[in-house]
Amino acid sequence: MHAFDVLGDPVRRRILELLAEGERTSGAVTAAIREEFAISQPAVSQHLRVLRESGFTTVRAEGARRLYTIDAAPLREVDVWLERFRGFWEQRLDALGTELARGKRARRLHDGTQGGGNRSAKDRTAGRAKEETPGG
Amino acid sequence: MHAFDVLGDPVRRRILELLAEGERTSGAVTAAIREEFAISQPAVSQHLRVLRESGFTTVRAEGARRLYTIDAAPLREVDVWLERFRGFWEQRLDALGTELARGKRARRLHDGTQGGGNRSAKDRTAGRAKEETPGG
DNA sequence: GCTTTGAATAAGACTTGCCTTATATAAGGA
DNA sequence: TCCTTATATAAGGCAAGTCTTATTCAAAGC
Repeated sequence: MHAFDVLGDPVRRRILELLAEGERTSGAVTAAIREEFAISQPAVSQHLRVLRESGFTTVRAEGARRLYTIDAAPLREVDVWLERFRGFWEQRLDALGTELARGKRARRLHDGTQGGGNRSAKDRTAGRAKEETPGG
Repeated sequence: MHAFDVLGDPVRRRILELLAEGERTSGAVTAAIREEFAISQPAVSQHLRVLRESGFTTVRAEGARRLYTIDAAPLREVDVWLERFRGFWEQRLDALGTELARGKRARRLHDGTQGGGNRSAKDRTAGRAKEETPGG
């Protein structure tokens, strides 16, 4: 199962959010999930299995308990895939770094700087921009 | 359809990669995809529809042609969701920025600095670290 | 006007994923 | 030992997604 398929399920996304806060037992995860989604314990267990088998989590036993920990490797893959699109909403993050994209776009509307996507169809009539690749 | 569901399909991911390079006609996308996946024209068209209806692309007509352009908004949502996990593989990106996580992890193994995930089960016996949240 | 090209839609088969109930397995405690 | 708790697995039903072929619709070109 591909990382994106795994993340396609809202229950699994929620589980990962929980695990992002720290290691949790299967029981704790199940309890939290069941409050939000009203599904059975086996259903949660099956989601945990998917996460396990696709590498999003690792498990260790402590008595009868199973302690789930996040393993970020697949999430990182997703992040890597996303990288090629980031230029569409982020101006290149140079030395300084973290200016809000929202602010940047607003500024672009004044000075006309090309920063990536979100150009409306109309804009094309105004220039010879045929290709639209990010991070130019 | 949720953004992650849309990205769950490899054909759609490929289409987005193509569109990331610039606007493409439906025909151009179809040709490229059919070389890689061996599916029919309607199949590609249906994927384009999904991308359209879920906001990943916008279309404009030029004669009989349909020109597809990427709309990064949903990708950005995905990126935002991923943000909470980024601390697991990135040391906080301060002023300087882009040190490879690989290098950082290696260093951590020496000085014991807490930087996020990927701590092995054994490590737990060495300290009172009960919670494991990124970006601490 | 007719035919061809570009692209979308329709209908139906097939597959896959998710959930449920029932059950298994193993640890903990009386 | 027996019962309970913690968790996982099994089997089957149902829903949703993706593919295919057939068809529609609109623009282009002769």
